[in-house]
Amino acid sequence: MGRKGDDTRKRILDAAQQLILSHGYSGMSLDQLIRQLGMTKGAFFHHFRNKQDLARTLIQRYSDEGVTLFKTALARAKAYSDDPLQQLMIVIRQYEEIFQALSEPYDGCLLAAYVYELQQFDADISGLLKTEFELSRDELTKLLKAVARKYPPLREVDLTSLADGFMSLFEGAFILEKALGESGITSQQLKHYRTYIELLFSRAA
Amino acid sequence: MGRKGDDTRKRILDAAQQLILSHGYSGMSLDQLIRQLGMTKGAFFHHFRNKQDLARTLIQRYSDEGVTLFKTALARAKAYSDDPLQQLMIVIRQYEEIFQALSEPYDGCLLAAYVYELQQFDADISGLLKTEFELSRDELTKLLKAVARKYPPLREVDLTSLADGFMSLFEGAFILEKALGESGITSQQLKHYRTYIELLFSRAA
DNA sequence: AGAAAAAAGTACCGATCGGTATGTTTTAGG
DNA sequence: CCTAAAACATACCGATCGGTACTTTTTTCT
Repeated sequence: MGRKGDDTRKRILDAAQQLILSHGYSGMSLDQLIRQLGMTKGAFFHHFRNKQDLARTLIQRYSDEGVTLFKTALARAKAYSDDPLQQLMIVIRQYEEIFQALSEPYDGCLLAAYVYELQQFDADISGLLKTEFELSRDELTKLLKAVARKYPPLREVDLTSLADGFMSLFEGAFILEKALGESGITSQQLKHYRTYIELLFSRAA
Repeated sequence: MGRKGDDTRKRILDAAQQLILSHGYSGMSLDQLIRQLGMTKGAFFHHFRNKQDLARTLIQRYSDEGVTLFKTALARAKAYSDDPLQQLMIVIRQYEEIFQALSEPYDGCLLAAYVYELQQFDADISGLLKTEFELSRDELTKLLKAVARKYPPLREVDLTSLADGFMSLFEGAFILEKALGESGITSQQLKHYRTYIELLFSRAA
């Protein structure tokens, strides 16, 4: 049932995400969206109650993908090593490889696109954004605490803000990639992050 | 001459910047802007040709402020020390203090707000954005090269991407502050950056 | 095959968008 | 004080916005 409809729904979501990342949420009009897809308003409003419903669905999807990506990366890392520091390194390296493979600037983070238009959204969307960042922060902090337990850091650092640094890294690098029209910035920043971790938790002589 | 007009112009710019940072460029309507200011379209269009003209003026102003801030910070640092590493540290610390003093999340970076709506702007605005980032990148890289010349880094690092990391830091931290509704994230990330520099360029035993 | 439901099309609406034309008030300078 | 320009107000415009009501087509399931 509804196979055709699911396809259309996905096509709408994909196109909308692209448009939002290049024009912003307010900058993307539904007319423009359906014109680009070669469909009509009837089709769109059959799948989504309104524009905010589309926005909410997109955020949910994007967040889920991000969580899945992290979880599989972490699972793979745990398969390779029992050492938390090694696990962290492997996780970072996997992200590095993903972004190194891209030949064009990354489209950007959908959450970031929303954040700079926060006032356009109702409380449950902004709450979703917040929750999403908090979730990632907690996951990362957990891993970093395990690392710090085994490898006392050379300098006294706050582990939660170190986790924030990992998320912040992506957001910042994406903006630079878009503004400069360069790819590879994200993977370079990831490498720096890896170096920082390495220096911070290295068993000094 | 034109004193009154200059005041109005500044009021428009200030209010517009606030609105753009919270609603996005497309999300800010001119009607809303002038209503909030208690003025009329006649006033607005006397000072700006159109919405893009306003956007362009805002970016120019914001960029100039950023450049000035960096230059004064660097000048002060040079007054305190001749050592490039110390200068860099002092510069970072000044930014730290600025953002530590804020009790609310930072409004955000105007350039970043534009970047996520790039397609809305014509070539000269997106060119302006790019140029601005390149300028900061070059300034920072110059300083970092001076540091690396005197203090060979413990790990082989690309200095340009290290400079990118400084800019990226702000952009990423701003997004986190906005999304989480927390202040202090930017200053925390700046501290991490300082620690990274410290570890990287420390004269190891 | 036929009915029910899902999917998509058509036509339209009020509100708001950025922008213009033109008139009135205020200010600066001789 | 008078005049010219700057500063601001009023009224309006076509286009586009998100959204609705209704109809037609297509798909699914018995």
